[in-house]
Amino acid sequence: MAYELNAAQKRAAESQSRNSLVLAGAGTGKTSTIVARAHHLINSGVEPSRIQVLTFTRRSALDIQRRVSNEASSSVKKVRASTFHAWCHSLIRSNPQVFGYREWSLVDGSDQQSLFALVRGKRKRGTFPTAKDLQGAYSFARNTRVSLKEAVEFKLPDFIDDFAVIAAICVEYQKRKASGKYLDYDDLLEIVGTRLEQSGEAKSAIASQVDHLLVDEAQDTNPLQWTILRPLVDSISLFAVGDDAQSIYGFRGADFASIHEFKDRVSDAEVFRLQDNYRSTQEILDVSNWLLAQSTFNYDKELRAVRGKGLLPRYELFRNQYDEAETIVDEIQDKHRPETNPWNDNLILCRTNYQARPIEAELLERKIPYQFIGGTKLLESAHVKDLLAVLRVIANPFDELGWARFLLMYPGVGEVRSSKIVDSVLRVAGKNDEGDDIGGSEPPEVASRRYPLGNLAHHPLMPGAAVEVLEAVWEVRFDVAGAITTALRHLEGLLENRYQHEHWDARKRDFDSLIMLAEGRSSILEFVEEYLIDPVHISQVRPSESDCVIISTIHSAKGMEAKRVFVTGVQPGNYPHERSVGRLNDIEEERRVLYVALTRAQNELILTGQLRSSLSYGSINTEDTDSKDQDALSDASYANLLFFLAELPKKFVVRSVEGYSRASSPRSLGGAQTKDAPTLRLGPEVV
DNA sequence: CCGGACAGTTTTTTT
DNA sequence: AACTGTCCGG
Repeated sequence: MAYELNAAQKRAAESQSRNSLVLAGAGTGKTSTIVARAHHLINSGVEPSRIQVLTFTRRSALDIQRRVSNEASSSVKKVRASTFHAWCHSLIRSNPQVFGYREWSLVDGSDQQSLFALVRGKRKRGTFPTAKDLQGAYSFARNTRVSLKEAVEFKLPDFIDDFAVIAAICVEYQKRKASGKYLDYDDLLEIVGTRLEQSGEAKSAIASQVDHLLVDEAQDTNPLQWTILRPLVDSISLFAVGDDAQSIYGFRGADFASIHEFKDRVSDAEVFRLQDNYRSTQEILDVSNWLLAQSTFNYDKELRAVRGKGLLPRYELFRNQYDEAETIVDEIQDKHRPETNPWNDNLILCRTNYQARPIEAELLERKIPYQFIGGTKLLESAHVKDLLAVLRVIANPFDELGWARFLLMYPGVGEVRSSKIVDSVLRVAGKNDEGDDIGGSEPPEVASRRYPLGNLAHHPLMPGAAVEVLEAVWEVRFDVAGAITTALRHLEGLLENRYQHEHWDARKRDFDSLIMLAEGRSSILEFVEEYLIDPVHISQVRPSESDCVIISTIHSAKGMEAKRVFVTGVQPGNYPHERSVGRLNDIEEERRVLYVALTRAQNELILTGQLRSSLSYGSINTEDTDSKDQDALSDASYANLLFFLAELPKKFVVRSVEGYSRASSPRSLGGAQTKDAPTLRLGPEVV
């Protein structure tokens, strides 16, 4: 945004108070104010390296870093912006003696899930929480700092009778986590928080590096993150920016009301408010304001557009997701002009990752460059995980999950045989490692030197080929790209066989990307960790043009903006998501999700949805309710819970149904039957 | 015990 | 598309 700070922004950015809270609505210049604050501090003599910006998503970290770097003065570039997790990660890695963790591997969510699955055993689905549920409840307990019991009551009320078993599984999970020398994402925060509570040493270690913390999206700070911030407040000055109406991370333990407690937690904080919206036209804000006003909660927000009037938002309904995708891409393609209407004027927002698929397919087919934020990450894809399993066990011989993944690739090795081998491997590794607990004092290389290769080869069940790979990769372990190449050379046949019917060519290209990324790296652990903390998306790795259409989940889109924004899947069952129905707080969070989506748009806002969805669209809007189970829906306010826009006044949007026909490009992904009707019906019969 | 084949289900959101 | 559950032959 190229505008000067307004008076309110300037006051906040130049605050003389030790601690400040800036309450800033959507589009009121939150990020600009943070960047300006950094600028102001530097101009007042603060070392840039002593300013740390903390964000929630990597996207905003990147965004702030980018905007800071655009500043003319090179000193500003030394300001660091990272996520809470990335910051804690670097603290733990760079101060092993303070935090007490030396040898460990970071594991991502899917590894956590696999470990839970292992511990959970073969209980039937439906009779016991899934591995994912267990991980969710466990993580929720840690992030909100409530007991496991409370978390299970809240997240898995149906399984509260099984609490004793669930608790035992979580204990076992922690045990396995310790013996695998794993730290999960929550550990990163918890270790820093716990050390800060326990010892002044941690506090002074951090204070010796940082004087100013600038916290973005403070409404999403969860209790675990507060355990990090709170002890620091007396030695570090805190500048927090947030908006309660944009709190959408409740599932991760954030409480949107907590921003109101900021003054209690940080008693001397000065509060600033930013209300003028510079991003959008008034019509876009009208819909957004209406949405919030419908809530039973009082957000007390009424965004005003400094820019004034513009186009009326559109709301278009289609027969299915393919028509929806096709029409969106049609419009993007039609309006594209390299100089004046670049691809990146377009932002397509989806509620969930998988809802982006048809759009991705359509863009791919027409060879329109795009970037999918929040899509599958390279290191999360199955084939990459398979290949990296070799490197994982080289870097950390205690890595149970890595061993299992590696061994299962071999024909003839299944669950039973793999776990037999893993058991004895871990025993051998443990013997070589006696007395060297996590937090021991030896540097990581020592453990590497003891890698129990000799014993492995003698295991009767170990496939001979597996030993060969390990030995070959072991030789080149300090050249990560070389290690991956070596592993691939040995395993390509196996992988090709396994994935031959599942886009093998695309997967093969991912390996090339991976090797490219690893070029010049000398530490496997560092390489893997860097990309777990700051992952590269598959669509990013390909030599992508800088100008491209952006697809994003709404959660990943916080802080983003674009001239033209499409919000997809705007239909009952999605907003609010059907899984949240029944829990008022969750529904309210869903409202805020939609609010965040709407307020991304600068000039054009297009809402799209499908007529057919799991919840019948008509039953909500038509007066003649036909089925008996609709009794509960007769109440208008309940209908509103099922679809936020059910009662959207007509004046706010231009509506159309079934899209519009286009003379050109009669292509369809969804089958031939979808494109014959050139109907454009504007009217009151829908919505 | 392993793996292939098949059918059915199931997808919130992020670090 | 990926994961689960089940059955069966080697």
